[in-house]
Amino acid sequence: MEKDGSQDIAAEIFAQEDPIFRNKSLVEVEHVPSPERIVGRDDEIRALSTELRSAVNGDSPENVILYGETGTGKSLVAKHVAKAAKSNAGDVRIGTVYVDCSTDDTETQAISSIARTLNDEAVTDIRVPETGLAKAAYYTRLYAILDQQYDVVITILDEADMHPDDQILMSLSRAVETGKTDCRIGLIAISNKVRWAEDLNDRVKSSLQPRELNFHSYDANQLRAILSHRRDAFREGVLSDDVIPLCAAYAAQDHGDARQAIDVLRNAGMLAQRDGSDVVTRDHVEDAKMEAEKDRFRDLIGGLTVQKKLVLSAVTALHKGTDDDEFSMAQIIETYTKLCEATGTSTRSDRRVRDFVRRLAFLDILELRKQNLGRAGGITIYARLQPDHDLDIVHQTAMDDEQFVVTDSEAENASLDSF
DNA sequence: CCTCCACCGGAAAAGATGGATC
DNA sequence: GATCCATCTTTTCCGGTGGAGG
Repeated sequence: MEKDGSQDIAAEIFAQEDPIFRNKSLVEVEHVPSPERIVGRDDEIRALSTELRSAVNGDSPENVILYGETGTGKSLVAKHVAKAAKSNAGDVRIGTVYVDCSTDDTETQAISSIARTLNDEAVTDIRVPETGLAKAAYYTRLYAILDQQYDVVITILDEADMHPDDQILMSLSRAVETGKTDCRIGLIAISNKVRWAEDLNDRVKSSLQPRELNFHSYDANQLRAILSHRRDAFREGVLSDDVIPLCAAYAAQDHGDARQAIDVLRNAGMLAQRDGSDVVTRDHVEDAKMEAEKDRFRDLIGGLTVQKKLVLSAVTALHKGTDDDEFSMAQIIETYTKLCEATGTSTRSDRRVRDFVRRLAFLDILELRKQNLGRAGGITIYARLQPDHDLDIVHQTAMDDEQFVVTDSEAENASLDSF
């Protein structure tokens, strides 16, 4: 390879004007639109602002639970309103924190994250390490920070249902009454499970006394408006007329997920770019939607641990090696054990494998059926691959890992021997 | 109708990991 | 370097389940 030549090629490509995108960041996931571009959520913004109103006077804001499907603007509205509260606060020192509970999915991690976001080390002279402290130590430091820096803090807990227990809600909502801090704390808990708010146990509910706010899904018109606001991401004339309505329609069919609509729009643009086309067409949108679904699934399987992949491989091997279309737990475990031997991987206990199978079912990769065989076998779980997944794709993806490679013949042997 | 088998799945304990602190 | 802490993974233990077979 000639160095000069390849450098020229690279330089040439970098120097080219992007034929499709003018400002791609507008269709990136993280992009937060400016307030006037938030579409169709006026009622929600008004309602949430009302609940938080007392914050700007230095009094306790109400605690609020926001729920609704993914991509209905819950986080967006929460962030927007919190920010607005802060900038309209006058002399009151308002702090705002945003915690993504799917990342910080334990109480300690969340508290640590909150403390580190709010902390200005120059002011408080308090250090907050990421991990390693006892839970109580994080709380102590957090309260010290609150007292020194803030009158009111608005805490947004996104994906709050990801926390196994709701201790964090309890602790934070009761911090003032138990005398831990003088700082007022307003919680905004966001969940996309409607039932979550109902399931909150009574103790939590009575100390939170939350207001509930339901975010309904976007309809096709609103989605179209949302996407239209972002069409500046593309160059003039690049989007043919039916592209935005089509993206909107796809997302509306699902459950009105704005994020999904934007993703499809972006990917359609990127596909057009790859084709060397200078317009985004209907076909690009359709391909983008297909790609998005496949990628999501490939990522899902690719992200599984070695052990889970082996269990999944066992199921796909059974599908390929036999005529049956569902398999008992005993069969799966036996095949799994053989695959482990073939690949030199250590096996896990049966109980553990049962967990893996259930986990795969939870991810909608496997489908389970429970049957009681009476004295002949007691309760037995039967599993099979979700019918709408392509067996070959799953099989190949599952058997390919840096840690091990299962050859087809090994898989076949393992599945055949299990009778 | 009643029993009883063998698997399921909850709970607790044990191990492993990674970081902070003194 | 020893000790503590939180969390994740895995194992061990065991009571519950519910229909086939008596």
